[in-house]
Amino acid sequence: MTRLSRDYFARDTLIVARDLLGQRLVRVLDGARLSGRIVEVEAYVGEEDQACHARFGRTERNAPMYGPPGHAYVYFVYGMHHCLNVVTGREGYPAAVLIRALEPLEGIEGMRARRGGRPDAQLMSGPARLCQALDVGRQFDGADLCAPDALLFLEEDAAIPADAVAASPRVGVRGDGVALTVPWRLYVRDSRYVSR
DNA sequence: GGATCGATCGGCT
DNA sequence: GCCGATCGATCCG
Repeated sequence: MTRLSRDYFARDTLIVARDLLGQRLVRVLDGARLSGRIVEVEAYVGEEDQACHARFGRTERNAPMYGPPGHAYVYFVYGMHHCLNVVTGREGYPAAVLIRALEPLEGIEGMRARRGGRPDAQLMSGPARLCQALDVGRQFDGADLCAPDALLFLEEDAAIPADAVAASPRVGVRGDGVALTVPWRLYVRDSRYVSR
């Protein structure tokens, strides 16, 4: 299975976000593969995007978003949850795609154990849920997802046709302005594995 | 099914 | 000190 390359992530963030739908996120844990098909993402683009963590400029926390594409930006929120982003675009410009939901493919037994026996449709139907199911935490913040020995990476899988892709405003974004309404949440329309 | 609310803590405006 | 790119429990209908 072909891995997605650095050049893939170096493209425009919205193009990458749309193309990531249908591709496979793989986590190697204790030598075994856990994976899922990406069915929901959100784009966060630049310091002008009032919903982006980089809206107040570069800090130690959001530094990975300013780094080279193809790296992970994992952050901790609400005192208990982790969320996974893939850094996109050119180095020096802060942008990333938040992975919001996955359809379980490989390693489902382990996911069920880490998710407290919830229904399979809810194993990874949310940004914090998928991090819990795949055991992704701060240890991956800044990690290179394109390295040959990466324990977290992306593989090429089935592309999603245009008529199966839907868009909506981003979830959980506060404040006002265009950041609240711009349709940068992209998802597979008929998937039962999307969030909410 | 939908609405509301508490948990819990690191980073920052 | 304040608040968040969330989740899950609980309450109501």
